[in-house]
Amino acid sequence: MDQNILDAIKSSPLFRNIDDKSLGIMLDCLKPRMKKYKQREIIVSYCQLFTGIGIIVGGRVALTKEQYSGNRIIMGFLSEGNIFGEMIAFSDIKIWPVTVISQEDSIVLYLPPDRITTTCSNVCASHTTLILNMLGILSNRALMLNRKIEHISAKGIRGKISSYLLEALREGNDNTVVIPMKRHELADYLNIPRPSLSRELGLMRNEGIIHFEGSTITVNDAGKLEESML
Amino acid sequence: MDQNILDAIKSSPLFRNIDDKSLGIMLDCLKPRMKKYKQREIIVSYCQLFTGIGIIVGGRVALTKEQYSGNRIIMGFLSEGNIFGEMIAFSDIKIWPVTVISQEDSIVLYLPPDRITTTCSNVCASHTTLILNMLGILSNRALMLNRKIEHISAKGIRGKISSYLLEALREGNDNTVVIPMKRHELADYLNIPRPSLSRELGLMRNEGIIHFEGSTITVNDAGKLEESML
DNA sequence: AAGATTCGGTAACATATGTTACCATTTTCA
DNA sequence: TGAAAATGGTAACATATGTTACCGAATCTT
Repeated sequence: MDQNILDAIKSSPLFRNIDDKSLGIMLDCLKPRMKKYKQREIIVSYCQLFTGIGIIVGGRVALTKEQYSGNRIIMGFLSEGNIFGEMIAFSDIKIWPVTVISQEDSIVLYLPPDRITTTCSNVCASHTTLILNMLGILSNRALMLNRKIEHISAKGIRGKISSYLLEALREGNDNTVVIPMKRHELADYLNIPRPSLSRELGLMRNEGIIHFEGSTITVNDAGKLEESML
Repeated sequence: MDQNILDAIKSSPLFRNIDDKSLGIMLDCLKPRMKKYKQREIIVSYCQLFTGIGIIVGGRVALTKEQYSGNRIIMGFLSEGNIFGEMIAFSDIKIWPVTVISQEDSIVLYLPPDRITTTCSNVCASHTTLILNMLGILSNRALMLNRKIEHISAKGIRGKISSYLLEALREGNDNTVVIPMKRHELADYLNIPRPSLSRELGLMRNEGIIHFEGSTITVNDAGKLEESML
């Protein structure tokens, strides 16, 4: 296996606290299947049968729900080291709840579903660590969904934008937010039409609350953002 | 410990596949703290420090986000055997992402956070089963959030109602849905104002798509519901 | 049983937001 | 390099939806 790919695997929170030797045994035991995807290629489709936990070992993918032509919901993005499909692996519904689509040329490593659920008897002692790591990942994923619900549930366009920006500010250490998506993607993420997003951003800029250039938004008055959530 | 409470604990998916004897040892090891709540009492508050995983052993509670006076988001309801706080237990953010409020007189059993994360060494062999059960619960919780996102992201009031009803229909086996909440709660769940919900339900009834009496909704034309999602 | 509160439907009205269209830049790629 | 596509801002317009208020019926409370 390629060294780059091995590095990506090691960087994944799924294999945290697992030493190189154990990892080797483990990968032998899990028999992952590797697949490459071109930009914009669909990796897995909403409502299709579960194919296994995917580990992104290269590139970047988007989690979406293509409800119908024109209404796309963006759940989030994943990059190197992140995984998807962990929810389905341990639930009884074996159907993909999202469409995963590659944003750039990407490489995905699939772990067969059955090998993960069953504690593979004796061979790999680190399986317990793997499971504990999985607990952490699942928890964080659930919290991520929770936050998304907060954003899209905020009242009014400005409320949604504010909710999003305030969280992004909390993560950074200055009053600048670099949006990791295009405008129409942010709009889809917040579940509002793109022109409405642009309009409101423009208004907020005119009111001196924010300043933006490209995907960099500077927040001048975080207090006003808080207010628009009330 | 009360027999009723013990029964409730046994019914919880958290202790599935754990025999009575192991359960006894386990409860001894986990040292749960029991607390009773009156109707409408707040059990845990949004943004407060995590206090441990809660198991509902009596009554019924609601998961909400009181964003501010007037805009309440309802995430869902939990009854006997269900648990809450499992997301926070294994993530690094130790803050409650929701407000839990008792809908009727309820009893909650708290498992101290530290005892769960650390595999309590030797004593309880069933700890692994507990962890695996937790994986299942977390996955299902994440899928639940996923579905909620689908509902509130659907376009228009009718879209949201349709999304909700269609899922409820899938769970039942006839064309009748008994909504397990009051109107204003359903409105909060779908993130729309109550009068808007009533108005749209009325329109849908006039168009012959549904029929309702109290909290029982009969779907006459599921096809129309599908259509209103397009 | 009477009073208070909750519940849920309805209507009127104002407006926030969806929709569509157009345009100027930038990026892509053949 | 030049045509095509993507990107993102703006404006005009129609309407779906939020808001408020009111009312009758059901339910709770004392």
